[in-house]
Amino acid sequence: MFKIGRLAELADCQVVTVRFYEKEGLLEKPTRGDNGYRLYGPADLERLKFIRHCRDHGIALSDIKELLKLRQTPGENCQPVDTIVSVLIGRLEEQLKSIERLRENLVNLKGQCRSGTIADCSILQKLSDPDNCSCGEIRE
Amino acid sequence: MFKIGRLAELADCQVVTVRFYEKEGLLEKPTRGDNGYRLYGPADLERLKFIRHCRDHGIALSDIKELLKLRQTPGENCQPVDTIVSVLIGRLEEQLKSIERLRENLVNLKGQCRSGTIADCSILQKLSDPDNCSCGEIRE
DNA sequence: CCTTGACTCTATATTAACTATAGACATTAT
DNA sequence: ATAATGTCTATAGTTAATATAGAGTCAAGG
Repeated sequence: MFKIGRLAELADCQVVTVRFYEKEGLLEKPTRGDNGYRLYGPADLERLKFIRHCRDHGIALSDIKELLKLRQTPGENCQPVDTIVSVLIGRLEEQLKSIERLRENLVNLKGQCRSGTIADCSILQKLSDPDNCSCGEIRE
Repeated sequence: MFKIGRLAELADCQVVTVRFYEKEGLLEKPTRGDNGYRLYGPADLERLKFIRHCRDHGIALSDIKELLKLRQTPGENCQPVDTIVSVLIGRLEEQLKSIERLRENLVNLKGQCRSGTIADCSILQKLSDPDNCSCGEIRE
């Protein structure tokens, strides 16, 4: 049994984050000592590590909640897990596309700047005049 | 002179967003009609369009504020504009790297799933056991 | 025994960029 | 006249935490 500081340390996250996960229902309410301090065991650590590792993969807390629920039915088919991951991959690929487009637009904008005065700055001009901006198809 | 609904329509954004920008100090407080309604002119529209177009490029409101300030000193050198854009491009490239890594990790995870039971699910297993996960160098 | 520092507790506010909601008043259309 | 739409203010919610305030607890050193 260890206290919250030790748990956080072992899972490589912050104390406040542990309390936050508890409030959000991702971690179970732990037993408390006589002093009111939270007391955790190995199972809590494993669960917290799972959550943190999911977060490292960009999995949202709501999805992690789903995964935690699924873990409690070991006999069931794991298709839903696969689905969650697939959806996630799809979302990441969309983000990639959008960020790449943004980057290209900005590089474009920057390439045209002649480093003169604000009045002549082609970056500001293009930003001011969407219709004449080479960014093309961002807004529909 | 037109009302907020028309302004929003012309700038292709929502009415609430216009009021939000005003509260945040990005749009000036407009004159008001006898009924208390906000009244806007062409300059307000141009400013709003500038803001929206910057947002389309992923420029943060705080940076947009900077750009708006710079626009008011047309005689100054436009170097700061260039700097803002450069920093932005750098940030986007970092995001790209991180998202690409996440995507690869997830694709990896998914590729190993044999679609059996939850108990055997290799996705959940890897997520539960950071040390054995093929994701490698995400956490330091 | 007392104090200092480190740890824990709760509750609330902040971040970014909006979106949503509620309740009231004004305008426009039928 | 009435109904639908537009506008007003103020407040809360979104994500995943982080920061802050104020109070109680614990272990070690003087």
